[in-house]
Amino acid sequence: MPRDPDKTSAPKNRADRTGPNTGPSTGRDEAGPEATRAALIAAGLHLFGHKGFAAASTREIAARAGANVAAIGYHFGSKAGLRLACADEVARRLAGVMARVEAGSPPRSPQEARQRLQAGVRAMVAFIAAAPEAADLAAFLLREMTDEAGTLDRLYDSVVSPRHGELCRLWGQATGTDPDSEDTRLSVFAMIGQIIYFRIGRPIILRRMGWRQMQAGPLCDILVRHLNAALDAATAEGKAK
Amino acid sequence: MPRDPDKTSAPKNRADRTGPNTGPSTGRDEAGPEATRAALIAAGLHLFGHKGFAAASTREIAARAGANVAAIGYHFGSKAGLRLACADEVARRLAGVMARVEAGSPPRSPQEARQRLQAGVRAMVAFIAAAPEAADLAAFLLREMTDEAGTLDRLYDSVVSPRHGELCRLWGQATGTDPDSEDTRLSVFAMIGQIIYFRIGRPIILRRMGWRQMQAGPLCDILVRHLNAALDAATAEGKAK
DNA sequence: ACCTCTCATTCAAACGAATGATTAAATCAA
DNA sequence: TTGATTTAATCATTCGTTTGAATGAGAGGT
Repeated sequence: MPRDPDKTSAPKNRADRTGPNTGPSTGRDEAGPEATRAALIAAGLHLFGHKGFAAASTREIAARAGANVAAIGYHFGSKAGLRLACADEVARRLAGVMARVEAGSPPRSPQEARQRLQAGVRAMVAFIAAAPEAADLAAFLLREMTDEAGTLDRLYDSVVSPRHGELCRLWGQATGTDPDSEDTRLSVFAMIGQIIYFRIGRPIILRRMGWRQMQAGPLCDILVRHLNAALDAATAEGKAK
Repeated sequence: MPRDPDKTSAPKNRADRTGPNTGPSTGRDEAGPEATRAALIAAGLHLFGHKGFAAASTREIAARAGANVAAIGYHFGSKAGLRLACADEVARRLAGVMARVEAGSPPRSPQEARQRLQAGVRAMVAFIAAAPEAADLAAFLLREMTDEAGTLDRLYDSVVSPRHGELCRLWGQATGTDPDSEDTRLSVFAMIGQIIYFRIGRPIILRRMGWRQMQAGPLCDILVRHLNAALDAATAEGKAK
């Protein structure tokens, strides 16, 4: 039973398990081992993302999850095992974010591909810069990106590679250039970098802009404008060749 | 004396001080207290930047610097004190990187301002993405950016604020828009983000591009093209208002 | 209904190792 | 000698992990 008094009721700790167990055999939710697992992953995502893997202690994670320290070893083997589980959770939840962009039949015209890309930028901005529920996911993902010894391999295969590949396809169709060319792949990375930086540099940007929190509106306007400008430039460059 | 056998001879530890001391009273270099300070800062920059502040232990830092653990406390008070000294070193060395962009009289035409910005992009790409000597500086700076409890305040005042302000001035002059407008400040952040991402996402990008190391040439081409396209778009947007 | 057994889960407590920091002695040029 | 600097050794603390005992719910026998 948790007795830590100082805690913002942010992600709401594990459900009170004093009441009667409604049925652990039914499946996975409510209070029970699965709830502990989920709470530990949520706490791990938050603390790993917020302070980094090394700086987040197992005791702090367990306290935030309302669980015992030994639960980490029991459910995930070790702290590193929890990290892997967090990475898988990120990949799982992130698979749906770009659904709007990748969904449906392939675009039939450059204009349609461009609209898909614009929708993708808007979705990513909303997810990465603003969405409060996704803040922990984004923070964790970006932490792991800089840590070669971490879960990078797994995240690369499950998140980076497929998303980047799809964006390159759209970019190539919108500009009439080769989706696999070096230029296209770099351009897409640059576009993504523009967006991601607003999460990484968040404290700096908020200070410099005089904001209390990220404003998705102005961000979308600027980034879509840059996207269109870059697409035009790439189209012209492609024709010049 | 360090006895750690496994160490790539990367930044070459402090100079061998077995020989006669040539003269510590002369000033600051050679072997002596200043050399220890410098070696500790260099080791701190590398390890803080590479593994993060929490994950880098004082013993590892001292070993890499060829110094005793107690030297950190003696010269900097504490591990956090060394971190601050590293931040100041970054600010000091970074002040010269953008010299080419900010040097000389203010540009007298939009075209000249644009050329300054292009030169700035090239300098930043060379520094951030490629320069091996500056790898530790860039890694440290970007680590601290994500750590609100770190040296962010100091780095904001000494690095971010002045550089970003100067870039906004140039952007405003190149596009004929207000340098202090929200649009301009966000656009400059987006441009910087494009560049910085190639350092942050370095492991991912190298893998996806099939590179062994960053290629400054293609990066410059893409980023300058994006810069020009964004400047054109901002100019048009400014006139439309 | 009652008891017992079984198994999965949670718990407080403790483990050894590593951490940041500190000490007092040793070192060395002036 | 003097004062600054470096050193090995040790400090208390915190770390990730492990342990063995509680806890509680279902199964099966009586």
